[in-house]
Amino acid sequence: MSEIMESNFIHEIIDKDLAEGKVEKIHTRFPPEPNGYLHIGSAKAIWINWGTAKKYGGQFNLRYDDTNPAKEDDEYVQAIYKDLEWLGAIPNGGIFYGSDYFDKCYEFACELIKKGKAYVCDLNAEEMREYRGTLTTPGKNSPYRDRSVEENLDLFERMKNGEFKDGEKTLRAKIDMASPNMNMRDPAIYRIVHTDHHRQGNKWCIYPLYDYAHPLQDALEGITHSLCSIEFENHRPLYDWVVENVGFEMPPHQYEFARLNVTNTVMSKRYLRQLVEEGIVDGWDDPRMPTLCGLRRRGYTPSSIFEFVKRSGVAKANSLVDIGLLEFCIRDELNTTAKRRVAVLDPVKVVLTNYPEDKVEYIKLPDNPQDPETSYREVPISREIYIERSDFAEVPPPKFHRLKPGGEVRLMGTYFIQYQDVVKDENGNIVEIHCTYDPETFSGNAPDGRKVKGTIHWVSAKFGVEKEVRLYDRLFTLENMNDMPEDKGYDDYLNKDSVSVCKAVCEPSLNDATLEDKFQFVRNGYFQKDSKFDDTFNLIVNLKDSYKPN
RNA sequence: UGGGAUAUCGCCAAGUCGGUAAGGCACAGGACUUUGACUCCUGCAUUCGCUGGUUCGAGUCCAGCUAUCCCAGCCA
Repeated sequence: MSEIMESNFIHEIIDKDLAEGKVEKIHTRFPPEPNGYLHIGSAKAIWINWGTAKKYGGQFNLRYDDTNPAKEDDEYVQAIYKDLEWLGAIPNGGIFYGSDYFDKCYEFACELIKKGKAYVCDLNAEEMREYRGTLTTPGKNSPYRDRSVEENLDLFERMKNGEFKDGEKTLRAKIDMASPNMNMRDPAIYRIVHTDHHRQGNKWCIYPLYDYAHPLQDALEGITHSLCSIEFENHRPLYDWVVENVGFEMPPHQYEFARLNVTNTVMSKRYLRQLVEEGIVDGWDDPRMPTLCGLRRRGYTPSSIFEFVKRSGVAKANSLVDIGLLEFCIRDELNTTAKRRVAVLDPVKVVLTNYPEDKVEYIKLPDNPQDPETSYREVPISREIYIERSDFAEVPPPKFHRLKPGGEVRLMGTYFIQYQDVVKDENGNIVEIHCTYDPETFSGNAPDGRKVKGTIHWVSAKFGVEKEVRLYDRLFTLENMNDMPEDKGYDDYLNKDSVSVCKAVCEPSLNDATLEDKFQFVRNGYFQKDSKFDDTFNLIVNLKDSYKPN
């Protein structure tokens, strides 16, 4: 977990700024709009902003970018903080709300008007679109562009006072209607919205737009490096225009990085919300969701998520990262931290025919085989046990090292067992397998020195406890979800079998599991208790059976 | 047909002043194995979107192409 890059192009920029004395302290921010839950893509933005501040011993702010009252809600504000806290990305610079700057934004807007840099425009939405021109043809000036400062000031105040209806007027920055950058063609910076704000109530009926509010928020908070995703690259000239024309001595600067895309994963909040609202998933925290709370419920740790983000890299090129990398990160971490517990997902009974009926022995199994001395638990074994159905093959494929007719395998942590015969029902299904055990092999070594090729896991039929285990597969079958046609929706790509439930037989010590515990129960599958259902466990990484014939 | 950005192995991604292609994931062999996991070896780009040019030498410089992404919300 250490060969990953600890540096990226943003750090190089900062190193340079520091070296040239442009800045002394690094100050970053994470500015989510509270209109949905944070997801793995947000984790990248968090990692870059929080991680950068941390690396340079600087400050990191959380700022709710809540300038659009129609879309935002307090539910999301709470959820976002919870996720950030869980990740450990503590905003040591403070928690702010874009809406807290509404007064400042208003004052600055008046200043811009006085400087002749902004004007009130009466064009409606359709007209404004027509005047804006197209990508290849320049726009033309609004007929209201040359109103006097006095008139603009008066109109803007009346906008604020609620004298106009939604959409009737806007305040626009006076820049250049012929700019090849559409964002510079006199962008609207204030609009009229008679909707209550989740924090400001009905105090305002005019709201600043992102392109105007965001740079101001950054500047007001003393942000030095405003790190955002690449689609805002085209907005940077406007960002700079705002901080320059409002006039800040130490203006913040914006730098962009590529968004995170992950195979078989939808990142758009709109679609995620749709999944929740249509009941396709349990909620935002469904373990199949790419949301941070979903990943958490599935069993991912904050460190594994950040590790994934780090390994994915920070660059500007579009990328689609294989979800297998995320799975690798959690497996890699849990391999050293997870306790081992045995659970048989698809049980078939094995009777040890020469094992005394009432005998019970306790097998010491280490919590972590890499560190067998530190901690262990004692697991009971008795005459009847369950093993995984897939660990027996009546007609074994080549190189099959598990239980088979004529074969001998070791029960994990204890005896060798020898195949005897099999009992089937009238349909030919295996009901139970009879084996004999070799009492001389309790320690795992045979006195005659013979070896077995396979070791299989088991649970005592008498002492095992039944638990529900949910295996979560990928929700979508399409590798690149960006290829999903906008109008078609996700239905065609939904994995109908993304969740399967099995009644697993588990070793009794699993009754003591807590929500925080992570377990590996066989080969490379990891699971943890579901925070919503006390007797349910969720599989973190799907079992990959590493036996491959041939 | 405008502007901006990006193009290095299946997926990510390093590549300083031009000096002869890091690393990770995945994959394939092999060793080990009281989890067919883990671990450990080994292999995996004569080639850097394409075409020219400069140079003793170019992924790195120049020119011209091509492809992909973003921008025409009073969303963020």
